[in-house]
Amino acid sequence: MPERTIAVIDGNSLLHRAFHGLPPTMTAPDGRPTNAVFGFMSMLFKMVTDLGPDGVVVAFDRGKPAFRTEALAQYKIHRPPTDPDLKAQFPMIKELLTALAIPIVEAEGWEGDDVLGTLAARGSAGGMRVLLVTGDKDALQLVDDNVSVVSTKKGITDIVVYDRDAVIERYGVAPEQVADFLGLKGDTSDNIPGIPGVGEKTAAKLLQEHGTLDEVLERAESIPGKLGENIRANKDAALASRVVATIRRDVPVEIDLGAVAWGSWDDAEALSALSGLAFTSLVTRLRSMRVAGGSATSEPAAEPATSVEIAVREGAAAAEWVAALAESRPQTPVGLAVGIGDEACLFTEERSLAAAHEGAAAILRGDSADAALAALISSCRVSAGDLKALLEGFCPPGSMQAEAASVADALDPAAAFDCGIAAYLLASNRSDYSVPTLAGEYLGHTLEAGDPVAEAVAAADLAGVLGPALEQWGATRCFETIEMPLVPVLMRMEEIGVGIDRDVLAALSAETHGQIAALVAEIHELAGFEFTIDSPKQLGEVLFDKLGLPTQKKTKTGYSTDASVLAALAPLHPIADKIVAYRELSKLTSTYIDALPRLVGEDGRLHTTFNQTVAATGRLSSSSPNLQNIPVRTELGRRIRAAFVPARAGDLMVSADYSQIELRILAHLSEDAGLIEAFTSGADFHAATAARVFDVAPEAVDPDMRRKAKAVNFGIVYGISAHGLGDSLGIGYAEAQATIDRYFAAYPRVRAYLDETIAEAHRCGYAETMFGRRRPIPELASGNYNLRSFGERTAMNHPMQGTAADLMKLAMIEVDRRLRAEGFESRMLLQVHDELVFEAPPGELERLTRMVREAMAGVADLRVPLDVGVGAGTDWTSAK
DNA sequence: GCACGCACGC
DNA sequence: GACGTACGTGCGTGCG
Repeated sequence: MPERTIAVIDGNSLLHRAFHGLPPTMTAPDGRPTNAVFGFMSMLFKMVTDLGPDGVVVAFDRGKPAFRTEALAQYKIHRPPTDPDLKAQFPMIKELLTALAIPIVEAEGWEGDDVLGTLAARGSAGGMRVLLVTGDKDALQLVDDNVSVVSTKKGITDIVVYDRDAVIERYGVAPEQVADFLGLKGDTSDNIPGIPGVGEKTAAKLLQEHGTLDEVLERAESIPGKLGENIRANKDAALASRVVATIRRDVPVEIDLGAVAWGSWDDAEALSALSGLAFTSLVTRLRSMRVAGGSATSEPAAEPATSVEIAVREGAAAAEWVAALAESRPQTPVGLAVGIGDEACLFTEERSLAAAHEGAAAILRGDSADAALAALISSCRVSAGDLKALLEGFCPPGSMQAEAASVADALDPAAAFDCGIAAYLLASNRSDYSVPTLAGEYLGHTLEAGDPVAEAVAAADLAGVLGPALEQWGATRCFETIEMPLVPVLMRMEEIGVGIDRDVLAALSAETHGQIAALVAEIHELAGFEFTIDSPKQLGEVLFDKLGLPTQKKTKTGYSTDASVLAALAPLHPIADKIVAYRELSKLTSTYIDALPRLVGEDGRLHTTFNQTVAATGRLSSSSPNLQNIPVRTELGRRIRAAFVPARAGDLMVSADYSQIELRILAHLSEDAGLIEAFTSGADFHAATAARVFDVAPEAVDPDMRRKAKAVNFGIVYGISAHGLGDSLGIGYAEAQATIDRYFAAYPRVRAYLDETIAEAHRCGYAETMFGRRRPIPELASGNYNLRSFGERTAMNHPMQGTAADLMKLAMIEVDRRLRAEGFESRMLLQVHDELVFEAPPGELERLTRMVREAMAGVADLRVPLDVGVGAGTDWTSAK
């Protein structure tokens, strides 16, 4: 028989906090203010959800005991009268508590604290655990092995639990010293004087030194200075203050704590009381708790219409995750909603949690929740706003790796519905895929911010709306064969992480900080004075005002100092090159060399987050940290990459990348014979392009021709403009336009294809990939030339970049499948748009290389082959 | 806390 | 005549 836990709430304290913590705008249908009552109930529900007490009791003040005013006449005399709006809510909360069958304890002539102290002593003596819920710090003196104080932090929903250690950590004194502590420092809000000049820190220090107030007073002679003087002069005040601050534990109250049980209310009565005050979100929360509360002791019903399980787990950090999953009889679909956030709920299609809880089986806490979660998600339909984030919330990186993997393994993409991803496929150009926003747009609901119950309900509803919308939009295939199957693949990659050699970065850091210091000195010397080089504003003043260098281009706020400007200034003044060097060093140092080691987890590895709904083209993005922009271009960049190493000594880093995948897709889509030939001839692709564009024999292509051809190829992929090409090649607009014309003359079907793509996009308002991933392009309808041109470049670019993203995602799904099916020890770690990074035991290298090549190249059958380059080495640099 | 300029990747 | 090569993430400054 587990220990019983009883929560005893200081009703006055909690109602006061709620009243002052919430805006006074909330009212019942009849106009009475309800903010304090609502806040009180929210805190109560939160506390019950988080801490799961078996019973709850609420104590209210009934005056103040004579012994305190006798000891200290001024005790609490300056308290302003209670706000009438708050006063009116006392009867309301008492009615509500009665409707919830929560006992109310009051003792005439005693304060709430004393009732708390009495019940704590009684519960503790009866072998129970007692949670004292109050904002009053005096109550910390009641903490012992069986008694904890639960206090609200900032806001009204954050709660903090003080056990003995937490009291010591926070105040520097033990619970049994708290009364002495208050006697010394006093309490202005209660008008308790204490010793003048003694605050929290001094009081704690004195008690750490002397143990008790009595000892402090006895040894007052030996305490030097003003402090000792004050103590000697105020002994009586300190003793009186302690009397007042001491909580009594012998108040005559009549209640049998053993009989108090949470959840013993009458449903109809409780719901009508909450509904009567228009607390709709609390109604939903009450229902979900009813299930949880009722399930702890009840037996599962035989052959339930619906079985429900709840998994609860305390998060590693501040967040606490709760998920609920519901399952119907086989073949009967039910809406399944999973909430993310501080708490969550469960939910069935028929909206009837009363029915659901009949079959409730268990509350699972702690470690077993992971296994339960894995079991549940493998057999349930799951809908959520962001499934990957939700499931990872249960299994943060580094914790319980086996269970985390099993959660990803258990997730059946065919039975899962991620609302964010669905909405992303319907319109990838939006920035907000949160459930409240989607609910507003697709369901016409306004959700209360941060209400996980409502969000989970909405997630289930959204699945019902977004599913058919995907169908109508032609995006079901993309959703079912690409995006959802990718979710567990990304989960595994994020969980595994990538190894970092911190020694390599530490050595680099020492080196670059020295070089930066030297460059700073040189730059200041050249400028003639010190300034903040990192500030473009100050740098601009130095370059253009002080040194009189010619301005190049403007930004919104002043003159540009970017790399192209500095390149133009380089022949005119030596400071320009120094600044370029400084920028590279400080950028790489602050963003990578010094930042990455701080992000390494307890497992010594870096765990990124792959975002599936950010890039409008369908690409993934990576953040916290972004591992898709690790430097590679410069020597220093390559040395940073060299810090990315396998987890296990002796293993290899393996990099596999698609070569020219976007242009190969263009060759396929345009069916241009010349472009196809350029890829199938086996010659250097850019050189082959140069030969065609400049109409010379392949062997006559010089490096400058190849450079130009490469720039045009690059421009084609990104939606070319003559100005952009001119800039990148350092040639004029006319020459750039002429080069583009020659390119299109060499590949006539490419021009035709791109023209058709733009025309089609103008007709439909969107562009799409080979796999039906559509991107709306509202800019095409703009009257603004620039906006419209942007839209046209987007229309050209999307099918290439988006299809490349589709192919890479399909390849990742296949590679992941084969890694597991074929018993590889090798693991896929990162994706960088056209590159996959693995770590592998040397013995598997050959087999892995063959498999990855097959999977990546074989993902689609195009008119040109998909070329995959694979390399291996001891680190990421040497793997390429 | 936010906007901006700048710079890294593909 | 302008605009400026797609898509991202993150750092430091400066303002409020």
